[in-house]
Amino acid sequence: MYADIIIDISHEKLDKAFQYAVPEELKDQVEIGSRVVIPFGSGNRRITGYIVGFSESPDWDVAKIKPIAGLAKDANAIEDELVTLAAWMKKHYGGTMNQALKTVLPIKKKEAVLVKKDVTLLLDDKSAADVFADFCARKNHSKAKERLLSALMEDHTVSWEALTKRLNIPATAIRDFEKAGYLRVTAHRTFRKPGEKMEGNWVRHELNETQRAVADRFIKDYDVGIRKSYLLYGVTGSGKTEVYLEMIDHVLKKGRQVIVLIPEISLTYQTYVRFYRRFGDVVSIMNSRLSPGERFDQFERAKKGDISVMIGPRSALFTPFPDLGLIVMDEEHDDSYKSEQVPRYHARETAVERARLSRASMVMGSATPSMESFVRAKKGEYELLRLPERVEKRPLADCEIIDLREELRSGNRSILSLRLQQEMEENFKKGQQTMLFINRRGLMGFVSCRSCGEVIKCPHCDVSLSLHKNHRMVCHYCGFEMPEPKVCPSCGSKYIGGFKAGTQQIEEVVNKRFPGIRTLRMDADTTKAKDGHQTILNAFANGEADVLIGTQMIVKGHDFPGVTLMGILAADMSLNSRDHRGGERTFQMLTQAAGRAGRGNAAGKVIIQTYQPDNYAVCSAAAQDYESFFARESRYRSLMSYPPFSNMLMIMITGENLNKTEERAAYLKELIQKESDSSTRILGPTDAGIAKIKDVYRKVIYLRNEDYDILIGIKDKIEAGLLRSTAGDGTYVGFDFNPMNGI
DNA sequence: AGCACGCCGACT
DNA sequence: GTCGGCGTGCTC
Repeated sequence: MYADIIIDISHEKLDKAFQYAVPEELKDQVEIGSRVVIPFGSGNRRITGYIVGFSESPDWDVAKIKPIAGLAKDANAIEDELVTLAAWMKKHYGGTMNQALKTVLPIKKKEAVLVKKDVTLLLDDKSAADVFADFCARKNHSKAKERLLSALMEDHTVSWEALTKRLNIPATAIRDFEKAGYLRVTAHRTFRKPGEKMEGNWVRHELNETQRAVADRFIKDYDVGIRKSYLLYGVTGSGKTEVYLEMIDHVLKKGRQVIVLIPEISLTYQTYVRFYRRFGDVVSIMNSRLSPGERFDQFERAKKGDISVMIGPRSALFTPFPDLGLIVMDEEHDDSYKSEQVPRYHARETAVERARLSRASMVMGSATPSMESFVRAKKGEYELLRLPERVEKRPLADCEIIDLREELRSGNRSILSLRLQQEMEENFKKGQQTMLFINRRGLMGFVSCRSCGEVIKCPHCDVSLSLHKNHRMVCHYCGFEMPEPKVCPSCGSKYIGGFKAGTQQIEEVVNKRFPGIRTLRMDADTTKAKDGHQTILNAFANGEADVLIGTQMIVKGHDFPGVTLMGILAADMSLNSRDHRGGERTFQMLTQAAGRAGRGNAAGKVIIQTYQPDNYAVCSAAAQDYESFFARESRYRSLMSYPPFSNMLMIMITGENLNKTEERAAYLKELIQKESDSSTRILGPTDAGIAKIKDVYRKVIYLRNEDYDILIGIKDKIEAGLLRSTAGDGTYVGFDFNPMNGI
């Protein structure tokens, strides 16, 4: 038996698996993820590595393969735990163990200088010149040392990196000079702290009765050693963060550490401020803007115990805290918790696993829990905790649904309904702020009738068809195709087509309709600049504008007490996305948007404009009734056996050669049919939502089965089969379990 | 990263 | 020849 082993010193050249023989006596003791000692290089120096896979036959010159020396005994508990987590991720989400390890363990990139070394000249100018002259005069030319010396004469202190990398001076030359007393090498650790010190103190918010009860419930469990997962379902504005703070405080007092996960787009900074004011220096943040080096430093500080609370997006989940006590996942329904890169892991499931491995608890919170989590809570896998009321018993905003079909019939073709215009007018008069939210998700692709609201759907799949460039409508679930209709098949109106409206157009309309009103626009264009987000949000919070117009980004978690009117311009856009999650997305988005209004003392008003006023996702959101939405959506999902009532595995086959890609897909389907029984439903192969990207063709096969493990089994078999048959036909196969966008 | 190997000029 | 020092390439 042979094992593929990766070495824990990550240097580009070593960043691959090496094959070693497994000695007979170790066979029963090693598994994927084991830390082993191996002889490496010509000197057979002992280094440690991780086993990432096994094979029966060698892929390498047998004569060169060395045996594993033994198990690494100085087991590093945190690292082992993370490697175990990586193995779990590889099993559950596919990809290679190498890819899994890379997402879990921070890699020292070359910029990641944990220890910065400087080289300082100890000689004065004169003696340095003497030594230099001496070297030049010497017959055995020491070019490297000459270079070193002249560099140091110019600048008395030069960084180690500049010398070894730029001037190509071998470390031995520097060491020689150090011994001779010509120079000194100083090492200093530089831990950059991304979050600077914060002004202001924490103001204790006394928890109200329900908040207290929820926090106490957790604390009581924690004290008697119960570790499990909780789903905190609290309406918008119910003060979930205060509850988290209370729970975290308790865990910190027990001497354990906490990871706080937040969605990618939401502002790390605002969350950080709140946490810093309460817990001080032990709080640190992690975000995508940090360089690999800074990220590495963050993790080192966590390991050393300098920090105990790490806030960040899904990657913060892998913070190597030695004694993790709690993972908090805010806005657990958010799509950004699903990774788009291999391994395509979901941070929620992965966090539950990490919590299990670390003997920690997990708290996930949302005003609109995901179907997955709520189903689990109902089954008792997660304990459901509720915050049914807003703090200070503020009422939820009053929601009104406007039927856009009626508007068109009565001759108003503006993107702003008459009712909304009226409310805006009144709101401006009162000097209060308005937000206009355009839901751009799913904007592209589907075709709807502006007269009756009919959306062109697949006759077999209950998902809307996507408009392709060749004017054909295609179903991405079953491959059904039809030409793009010229008139509405339902009412015969010619007002049919893709919906087009951007934030710029809306701003123009508002400026024209309400001259003198100050508008601010927040979208991909206006936030491109550094801190663009924060600048716009601050300006709006300071009352520098009356209207904020924007996409998804304006509704996530921001607190503007001055906003009393929220206009949702096209509520049903996301209903018609190509997959089964359209209703859920719409409900979440509308509820979150509605939750933005009336957070201050004045009551809020929400206008929801839609072509589908009867749709249950729209109605439930307007009524702010999660439970009724959940009931309807559950029925639909279980009827269609969509997740969470079944599991899906998307297999994507990509390749530059269309024929080869199609052949590969057909071959895979055959293989799957052979390997699976009737419990697995197979759809495809069909074009992916985007059939070609950068000249690479994309085909997909969908599998559905209630049993996740059966899908894993199929994935494993395909992976095993792949290894035997690929031999470079230029195609690549990837897996995505319960994909987020079904394309 | 660390180590060996091969190359090169200088000295005995 | 052989020795010290530099640059390169490989590590299962």
